[in-house]
Amino acid sequence: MNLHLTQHSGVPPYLQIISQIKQLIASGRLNVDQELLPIRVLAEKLLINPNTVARAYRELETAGWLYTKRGAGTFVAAGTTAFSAETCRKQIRERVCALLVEAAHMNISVAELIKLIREMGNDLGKGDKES
Amino acid sequence: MNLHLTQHSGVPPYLQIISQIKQLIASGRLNVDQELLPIRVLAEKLLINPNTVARAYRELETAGWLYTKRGAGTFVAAGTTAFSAETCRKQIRERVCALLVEAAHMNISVAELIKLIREMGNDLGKGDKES
DNA sequence: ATTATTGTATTAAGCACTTAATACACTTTG
DNA sequence: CAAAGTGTATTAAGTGCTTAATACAATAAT
Repeated sequence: MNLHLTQHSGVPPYLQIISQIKQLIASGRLNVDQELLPIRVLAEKLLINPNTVARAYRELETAGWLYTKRGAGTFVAAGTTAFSAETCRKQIRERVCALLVEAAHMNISVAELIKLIREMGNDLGKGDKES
Repeated sequence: MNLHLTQHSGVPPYLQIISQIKQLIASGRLNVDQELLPIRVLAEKLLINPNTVARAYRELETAGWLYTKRGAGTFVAAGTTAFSAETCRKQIRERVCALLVEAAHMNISVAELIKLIREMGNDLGKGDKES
């Protein structure tokens, strides 16, 4: 769990935590059922208020990335989303649409985009495991 | 220019305008050098304050989608971005990374993602022209 | 049981985002 | 040159987001 907050990016800390934990999970550097740092511990490491970490954990749980056992800790959930297949498709399609629009404006072809996705998609599964 | 604001989506009007105009341009339904509706006219159509439209136009200009001739109007810019190739790659890579993470969590494979991009990428160029 | 450790809930303060009101400046048109 | 039409700039109000302070509740460890 090596999280790192960027101070002057304009991105709220709780969102930075969320996206970084998502990446850790998706890349396999955090395993299913592995326990995360307790809210207060992570908060101390990051020099922020425990509530901020709590919010990140809570939203990750709502979206199906984590589950919590009160009094025991917070853990990585099995890889299933909390949303319906239909909702997922809709969300993904919206993201892809926006991506295509931006890529087109940057003179990045669909072919290049696909190449990039292939590369990065392969890398995702290759993260080093950590305790 | 058929823009449509969704009221209760939580997305600010100026952002809705921005993304819709980007799509219109990327899909070719708005042509290079074509004049957009004047700020006040679009504002009246959408029942919002002219400043809100002005903000959308301004940000689109900053990002290289539009150009303005003061006193004359606002127009679709040629298809080049306002950012360096390096900055573009970085932005695209970040978007792709986030997309891959979400897709993985939704049990959408890289192959499916690529298929989706191919389909939607083809559709993008096929928008009907409008006056 | 008791204590320590974990997450949860409530409230409020600060701050930034978003929109609106209004006045200004530049171009085009006649 | 005058008038109408265009984008621009400044300021302020409202609202929601974000974080923090603090107290609560459930579980684990002993």
